[in-house]
Amino acid sequence: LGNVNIVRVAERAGVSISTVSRVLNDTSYPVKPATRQKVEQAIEELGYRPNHLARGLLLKKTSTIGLVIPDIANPYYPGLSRGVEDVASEHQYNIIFCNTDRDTEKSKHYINALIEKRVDGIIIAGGGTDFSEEVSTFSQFNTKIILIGRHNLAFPSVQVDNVRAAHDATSHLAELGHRHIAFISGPSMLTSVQDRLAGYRRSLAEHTIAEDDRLIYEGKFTEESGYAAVQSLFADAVKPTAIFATNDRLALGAMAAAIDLGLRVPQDLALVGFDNIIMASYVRPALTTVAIPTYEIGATAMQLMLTSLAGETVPNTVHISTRLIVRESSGSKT
Amino acid sequence: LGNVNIVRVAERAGVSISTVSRVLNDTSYPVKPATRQKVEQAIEELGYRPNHLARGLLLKKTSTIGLVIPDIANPYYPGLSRGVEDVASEHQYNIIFCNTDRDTEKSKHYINALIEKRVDGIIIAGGGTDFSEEVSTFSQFNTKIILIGRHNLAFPSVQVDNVRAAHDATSHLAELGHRHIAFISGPSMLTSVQDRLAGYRRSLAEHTIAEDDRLIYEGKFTEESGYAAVQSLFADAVKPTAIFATNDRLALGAMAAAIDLGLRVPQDLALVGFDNIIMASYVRPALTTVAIPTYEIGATAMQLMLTSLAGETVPNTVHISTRLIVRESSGSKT
DNA sequence: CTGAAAGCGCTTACAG
DNA sequence: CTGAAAGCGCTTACAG
Repeated sequence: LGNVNIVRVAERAGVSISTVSRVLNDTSYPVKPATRQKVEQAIEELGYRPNHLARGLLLKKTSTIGLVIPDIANPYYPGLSRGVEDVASEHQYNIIFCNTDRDTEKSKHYINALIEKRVDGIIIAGGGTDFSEEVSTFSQFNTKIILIGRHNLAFPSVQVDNVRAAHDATSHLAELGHRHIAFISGPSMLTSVQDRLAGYRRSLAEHTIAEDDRLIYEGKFTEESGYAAVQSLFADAVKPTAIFATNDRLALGAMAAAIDLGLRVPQDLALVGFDNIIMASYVRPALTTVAIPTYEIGATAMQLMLTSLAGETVPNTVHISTRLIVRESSGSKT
Repeated sequence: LGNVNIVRVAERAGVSISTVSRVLNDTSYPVKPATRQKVEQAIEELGYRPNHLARGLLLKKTSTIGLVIPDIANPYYPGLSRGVEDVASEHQYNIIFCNTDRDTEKSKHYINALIEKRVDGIIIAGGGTDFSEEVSTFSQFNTKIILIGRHNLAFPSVQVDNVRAAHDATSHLAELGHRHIAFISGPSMLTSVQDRLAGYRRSLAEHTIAEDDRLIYEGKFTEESGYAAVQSLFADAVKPTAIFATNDRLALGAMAAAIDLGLRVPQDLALVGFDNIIMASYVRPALTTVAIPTYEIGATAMQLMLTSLAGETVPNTVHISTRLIVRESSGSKT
């Protein structure tokens, strides 16, 4: 009733709603300058803002993208989310973010909500959930999908070369002379963990170091698990002289445990982490780690999304390379 | 054309769209069980999903909330965002998140997009931007606003009692015998910084410690600034024996600088931070700090939003209390 | 250069 | 218990 809509603007400007729409969308469609000015003035005076819902209903485009992640509070995701959001924002897209905790129920619930809100696309990060049932829904609604990390779905993805990254990290320790290199990780159901374990093994093989299951510890991706891992490893007969941790939180927890056990890092225990969270450079000794460019991953995923939305061909997989950042905790002479 | 909409479902089930709508919205409106079942079957077979845009256009409700923050990559915001999103999700709301970098241009751009998308409400966190021009827009579009932190706007807000938190942190140091307590902070244009400075001063006064401007250092909320602060303070004639840092990143940067200068923490320099980011408990010495319950702040803000959306009275200000977490860096005997 | 009309996909009084 | 109709606020052929 009292709502300001395109009809009100048209009335005030003394033109039709078609003309208002043309001024609004600022296309190349010809509008007489005087008319345009009348319309602009009416818009200004009424404080009119076009209703994007009505527009979206007609055009079948919401300029909104869903971002499905395990947990924004996990240090890996703020940077990634920021990368997605920055690129989206540059192109007039907004991001709805969803925290699944890798829970299948929650994930399906979010996907459903995003479909009903008719997002133009969904970026899915972090494995652990099976979306194969939703694939037909995505195609039915023409929802573009971009994946981050390894999934068992046939959509374009942005991936880190985890095998190579873990290989390089392990080799760094082997080349410093270590023969008892432990591997501590989050849940082995995650493909990233599987890949890092493969890289670790390949490196051991290359350095003719025998594998030892007692040096492999699986927990969660938390400081607590890293702490527990060191306690467990050093309670065993075969003690490691070095640890490759599959994320920095594990490595930092491990470092805390080592110090509490009276072990010197890196002299008694060398440590390499993974992720290069900001704290890695501020702990003492500073943590040697694998840098994952999370912002770049997010930004790249959103770039692929834009490509897909433009109807262009999207590369199947884009690999983002990691970098080993050597600091004090690995005991390198550098 | 080929799109599955409510008309297709009605055709297939042999009923009117009114009936389909009633089944869909599952109200208390009576529908004969047999009819309901036919409709549900048609929905299932067609893979129908209601179009939330059309619904929103009619009901003037999008079940979407905007969250405007400075930067999700800043450690303060992931927890807060998660709190907002969890409560939102429980009530079938989704969150669009926007990173402003405290930039006025960007902020206005986001607010505009959110208004055009007709979000039901906007939660604005982090000061530094003036939204007074937008106030009339918010009321025109009936957009509910909830603020986090101190702003100069007349909307309900969730706030941390920064004065008291800083007072308690400073007093902790004073009571350990320190008389040269430095205050290092982010930009003093921020109300949170102003409040923490006020709390620091009040505590000094209570302990009859004279203020000394040379012990006050203003920088950014970064590790780099904390590092630089210690270098600067110790290059001066009046050296502090303790530092109260207005966030943990500053404190951790300060700790790194202290170690690099050969100072022992806490024996030569006691440190108290603010925020209790997860790393505070894993550095050695572990950092004494003020815990801000960021998740609770976000969750509370979203609760207030729900109250506001329900048309109920919203309290003007909800204070969230902080807690001093005493660890090793302050040198407490505890 | 401008306008009348159809239609995007829903919900909800109103009538039966 | 069910249906026909109006309307939410836009865009875009189509006609002039």
